[in-house]
Amino acid sequence: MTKAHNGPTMADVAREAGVALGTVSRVINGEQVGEAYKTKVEEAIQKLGYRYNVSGRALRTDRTNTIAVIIPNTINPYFAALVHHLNVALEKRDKKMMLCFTEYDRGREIEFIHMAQQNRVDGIIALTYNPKLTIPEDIPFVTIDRFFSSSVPCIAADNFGGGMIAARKLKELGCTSALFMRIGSTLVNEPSKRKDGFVSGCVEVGLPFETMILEDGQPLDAFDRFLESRMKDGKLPFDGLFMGTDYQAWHIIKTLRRLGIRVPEDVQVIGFDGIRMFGDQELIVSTIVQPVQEIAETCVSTVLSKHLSNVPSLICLPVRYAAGGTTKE
Amino acid sequence: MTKAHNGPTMADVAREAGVALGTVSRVINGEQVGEAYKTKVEEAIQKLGYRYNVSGRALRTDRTNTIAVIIPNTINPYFAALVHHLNVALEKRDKKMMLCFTEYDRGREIEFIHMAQQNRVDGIIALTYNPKLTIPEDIPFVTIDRFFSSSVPCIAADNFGGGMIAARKLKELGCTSALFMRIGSTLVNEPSKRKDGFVSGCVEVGLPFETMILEDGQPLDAFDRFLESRMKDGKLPFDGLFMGTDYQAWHIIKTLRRLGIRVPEDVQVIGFDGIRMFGDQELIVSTIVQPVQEIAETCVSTVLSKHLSNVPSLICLPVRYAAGGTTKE
DNA sequence: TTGTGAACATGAAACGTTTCATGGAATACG
DNA sequence: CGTATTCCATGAAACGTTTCATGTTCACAA
Repeated sequence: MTKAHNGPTMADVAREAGVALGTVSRVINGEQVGEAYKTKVEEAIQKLGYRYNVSGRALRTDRTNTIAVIIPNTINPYFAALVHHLNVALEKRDKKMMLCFTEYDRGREIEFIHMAQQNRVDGIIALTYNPKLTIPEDIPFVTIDRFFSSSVPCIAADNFGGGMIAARKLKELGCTSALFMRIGSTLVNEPSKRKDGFVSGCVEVGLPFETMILEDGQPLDAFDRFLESRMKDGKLPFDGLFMGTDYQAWHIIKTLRRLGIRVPEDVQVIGFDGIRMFGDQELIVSTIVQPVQEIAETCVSTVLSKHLSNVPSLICLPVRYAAGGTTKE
Repeated sequence: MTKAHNGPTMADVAREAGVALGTVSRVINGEQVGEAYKTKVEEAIQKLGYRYNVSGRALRTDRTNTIAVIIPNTINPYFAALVHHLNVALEKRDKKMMLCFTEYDRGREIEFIHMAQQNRVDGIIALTYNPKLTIPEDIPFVTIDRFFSSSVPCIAADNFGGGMIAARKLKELGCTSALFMRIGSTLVNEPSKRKDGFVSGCVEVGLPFETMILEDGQPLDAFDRFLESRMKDGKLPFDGLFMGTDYQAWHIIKTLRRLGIRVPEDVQVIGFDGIRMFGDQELIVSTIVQPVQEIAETCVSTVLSKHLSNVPSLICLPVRYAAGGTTKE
């Protein structure tokens, strides 16, 4: 099946305008062109209904003005916000975004990197879950929340600091015993520092604590069974709960209520991420808010920076606590 | 600045393998090739670390295996779900998705269509808010929820039917008077039929009703002022409320509670869309659930179908009611 | 008048694929 | 053994841009 190419090309425009091909190119790219030529070309473009062809340029220049963004999905509002702000930051710089959803599938993560290479993207921003991921060296690569090597810049929230803030907050609110729970790999994973920060914070303020970490991929209801096993006389042996993410916090609050525990009266809960319903309503839980916009902006400016080698290999951005009704102020 | 093209090409692979260029192409595309040649080529690819270049093909074939998806954003979970399912449906067919966020900006909607044309996408799926949008004729175009002309297929939920279901449900639950409120254009807008269906349903079951429709772009708190104006002695003159979207329902429930009205005890509320937190938790409000996955699947199969002209110009997919705690069963 | 530069248009050669008309070798058939 | 037929590899010509080395024109100074 031969595809009949149709539509006028730059050559047609040039012929119509009575100028050289290169002149048309320079008009289109806004380069220095004599006024008379410029108008002739523009008229010809109008008349013929010429439409620029991106593939031609991409082939010739080997650049696409496109950045690949690799992310699990857009179902989790935190990811949705991230994608949103990445898109804003890229658009501001006249870059296009090629979006790849991995659904947490490691094979797909690798596949998408190949695809990005085949498309000759100008850079990759990735939030992945494969600790052994091979990062291509010949293309600017930036990760979110994952540290691979000092030659691959990683942008993350200050997870450690966030953990500390949560501990201090629980103490301040009068908690006498705390629990931290989280699902997530402890490998290349910056967010795993939430625990370290929380532990430090608890030690600092003298708050007794325990922690429970599950490996990536475990179902949420593993939390439920743990909670049930800790119940005694309809009570839990802690009154402060710090969860690894807002998603997990949201889940656990429903579990607590199902078990007859009141939130925040019996147990105060803090999450992590700063998820808002519809992006503009109140927080769904009290939480450590990630600076999503700054993270996105930093990812973009880093991946586009000319000299990736001069960039820090880990950039941590400040977080803050915000009340969302699951802690009693 | 001349870009130094680097990396091996098909020609290099051909030379290395001692075969013709065309043969390499056929190996890569999985066409009929003699076994001996095939292995020679594959070895050469391995050895050279050859990487396919998508731009070359796009230029030559004038096709990109890419479908543009134009949508306001990914912040509203309904859109997020749509994008998710569109991506699944496209990936199933080995198509790529080029995602464009308009943020409800009409200029951007037009701009993105241009961009899609310049990228020679194989089709466009769009959920837009510009009633005067000019649809390109030379490229398969499918809309979600917007009817432009009989030559542009529109995929939508059965909005009319959904309205009827809502009316019947409120009646069934014992409501004696109902209100429908919605923000959204009444022009090319399929969702505006939610009102028509609701009206029909109320007439059918003998439920007194009133409606209040605001034009696109109005702020949500216009609803609040309306409600306040209808309050008398701390009570509202209706006990059933059907909202145009879950987003609007979510907002209004907070307003009602702020006004001292209990939901669902005093007023039963039903929304439209079927939004779930994190895509997998319970519904945020009682609602008419849109068949997002079917909508996405239908969009994709329609836009890719060879003969768009044989396709119906409006495809309505069935909805269903689902309880989410804001109606008292 | 001639010489010098600046400014800018020209023409052709890439870029990395796909595709198509040729043609050669092998197989099948009479 | 001769002829048809099938199967595949080959080589070259596109596809629509950008870019670069050459030309051309024009203005101005000497």
